[in-house]
Amino acid sequence: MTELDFERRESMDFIREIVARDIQSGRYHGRVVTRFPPEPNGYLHIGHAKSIALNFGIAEEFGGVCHLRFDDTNPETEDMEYVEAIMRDVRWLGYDWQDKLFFASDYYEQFYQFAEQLIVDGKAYVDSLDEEGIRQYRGTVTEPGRPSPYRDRPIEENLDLFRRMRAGEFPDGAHVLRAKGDLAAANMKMRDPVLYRIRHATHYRTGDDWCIYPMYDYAHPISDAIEGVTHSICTLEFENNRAIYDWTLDNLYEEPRPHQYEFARLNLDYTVMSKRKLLQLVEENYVAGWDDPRMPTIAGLRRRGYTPEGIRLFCKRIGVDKTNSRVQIEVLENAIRDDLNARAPRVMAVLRPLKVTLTNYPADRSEWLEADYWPRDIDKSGTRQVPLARELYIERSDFSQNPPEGWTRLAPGSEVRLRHAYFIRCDEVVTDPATGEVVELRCSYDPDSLGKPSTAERRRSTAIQWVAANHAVPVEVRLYDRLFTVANPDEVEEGKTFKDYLNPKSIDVIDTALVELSLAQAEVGSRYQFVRHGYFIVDGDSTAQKLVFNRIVDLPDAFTAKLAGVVKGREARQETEKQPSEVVVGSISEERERARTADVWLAEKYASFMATLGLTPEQADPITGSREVVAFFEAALETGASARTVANWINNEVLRLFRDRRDGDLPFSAADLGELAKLIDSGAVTTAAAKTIYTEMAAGNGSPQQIVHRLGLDQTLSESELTTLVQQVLAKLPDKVAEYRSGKVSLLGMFTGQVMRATGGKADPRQVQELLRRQLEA
RNA sequence: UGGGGGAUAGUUUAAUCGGCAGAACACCUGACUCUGGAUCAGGCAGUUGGGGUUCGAAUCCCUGUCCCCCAGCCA
Repeated sequence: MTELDFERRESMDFIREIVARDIQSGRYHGRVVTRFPPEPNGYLHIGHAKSIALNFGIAEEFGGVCHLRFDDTNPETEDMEYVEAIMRDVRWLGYDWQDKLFFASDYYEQFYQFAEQLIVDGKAYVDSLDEEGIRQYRGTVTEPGRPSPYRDRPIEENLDLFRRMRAGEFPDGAHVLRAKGDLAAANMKMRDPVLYRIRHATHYRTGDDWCIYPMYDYAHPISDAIEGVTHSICTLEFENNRAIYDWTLDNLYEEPRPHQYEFARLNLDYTVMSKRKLLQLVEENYVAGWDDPRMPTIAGLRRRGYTPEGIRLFCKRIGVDKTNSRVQIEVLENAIRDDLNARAPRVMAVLRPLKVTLTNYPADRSEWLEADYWPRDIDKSGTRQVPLARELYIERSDFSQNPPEGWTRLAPGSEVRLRHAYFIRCDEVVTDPATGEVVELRCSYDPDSLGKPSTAERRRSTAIQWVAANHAVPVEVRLYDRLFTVANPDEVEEGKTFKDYLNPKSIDVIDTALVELSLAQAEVGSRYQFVRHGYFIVDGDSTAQKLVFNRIVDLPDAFTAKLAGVVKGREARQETEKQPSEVVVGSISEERERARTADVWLAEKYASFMATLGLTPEQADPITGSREVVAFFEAALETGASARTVANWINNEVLRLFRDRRDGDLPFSAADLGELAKLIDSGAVTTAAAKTIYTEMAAGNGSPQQIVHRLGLDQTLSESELTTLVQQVLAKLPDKVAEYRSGKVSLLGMFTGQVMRATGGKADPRQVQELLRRQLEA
């Protein structure tokens, strides 16, 4: 069992809910097939990890499979190098596509045949407008497009032209194949989307076999359908494209066919996530390559020392939703720490050494001390020997000439514990006379303090790390920090680019660092915790002469953070003053206002409903937006129901039916609504029961009277029957009753709900609450 | 500006039919500690504004505001 298994998903995200529902309903006969469809034109980054975890995760959880498909429909940017890098990264993250490795380029012939079919069906045509022309004819978001002069070419001519496009008779850009969509569509994507373009380019897999290439919007849905994908999950910016997705498959496939769902892509603070920008950082040498440990690429994170398990844990913690969001970098770092905490052995390293001489330790002596690799709270064991001698090094920052309040490290005249070893006392501070810099500490050690806990007399000290001078291993340590100085580098000031916000201190190379002897033969890729510093990994740049360590992530340091007064993680936060909200009186719709201006009859109704029926403007407005609704309202009143009740029900419930109905009539008549209102007015049914009745009416299940009779809503419960129900409900929830009695009175609503449900809505909630209070306070 | 999507603690998210606003990260207190780490205990903090329906609204109705996406022969 891994750590991941312990973090149980207590609720499903909306996509998993859809998958679960489709399994339940048998839509795909229980099959679940997802896919991760990268284009091989760049390296994968942490944002892709979210998508990979989603797609492969769903497949695993629901007993399905996830395909790895390269969406390679653009010969000009794609390359085998990327294919290999992507496969390596997905595998490294711990996912397995089994034998389901696919390439859209393998479907080229099929795409082509389908395209001919669309032409023959009169659903696609060859357009000979140039790029600029197409743009012109497409219109804008507010103006409809116009048909291209080539839109009505005969089918035979389209077919001929399209075949000659394939045969290579035309130069790039001469013609395109377009879908016959809807030039007036509000969704710009549907204004005759391009399906094929001519590109005389060599494709990294198909070579020069083709000179026409399909567009994403056309190739993607067909690829999904060919592979039998059930749930095609992509990011939010493709929401508009779903219309083409559906258009394509509705024309070429039968249900059950794949369907597309969209979720919000990941944004992380202090980094960028667009392939274009990452490519720029690499090509313009702002970083050392795709796998620079500062990069948010999977390759970069791997080199940095992040673990697949840590990244997966992160993905689980951030969840999946449709809200655009920016995740704080701490969430990622914390997931990595949580993973590393249990798997990285603790060792000692001194990054900025300060020499210490133990004046009472014989110069010719040395000893080997046993040191645990793991702290008490980690359920692992193992030790190594560390050498101690007269001269050693400690961390410069573990000594202070003028210690601040609360200092538990070394200071003149005071003691500190050397981790795994003795207490030492600082007797003398040697400084460089020229600079005043501390160059050496002369200390005495307490030979009796080995393995003994600090006593009451001996003040509590930090156990600091150290290395013996004669056995210290010099290494290079690379400390990494955030790549950018601002949380959102995509948001730039006038005249600047994201590159103006690069953090000049994103890497700090320390070549004076010393590590303990046990690390002398450390292997590339092994991870350690340098006690009190952070987690580190041996980098591939290491040589036989010198090891190189990357800092994966540091350790929180509450003391230093507090001293510095830095409030970590929210230093940029401003106290945003809440604007006093404008008080808007009333809420009259402009649209209906216009309708009444245009139609005096409506305006008169509006006025008279207020004057003679006593409706408020807010009640009168929604029912006087169209003659149809007015007529419905007046017809309902003829039953003798009160205007107020009918108006409220129309406003809150019936208007939705008018809006949503597909065709023809409402499922009930105005007279039915009037009858319902009368039942409410007379107190014959409770409002709770009225809701039930209305729901039945809306479902077309008869008149109010019939429904009341059928459901027995006219029967009333005696007080003693109700009391019994109340007691039963309370008896089932003893914990909640106790909570209520100890002050959590908001539980009354929950109790009420329970009782109301038990009565099937027949009870009066006010009476229920009265009885509940009596019982609860008894 | 037309269309599409979105808004719940500082952040990411949960809340079944309208019925307990819950968690994680961050932050603050304390305990413990041979890591100022980890762990444990406690705390601060929220439904985008206004109005309505209801015994009861994050959820339903009306009306504002803000954010994102779409006018590539990229994906």
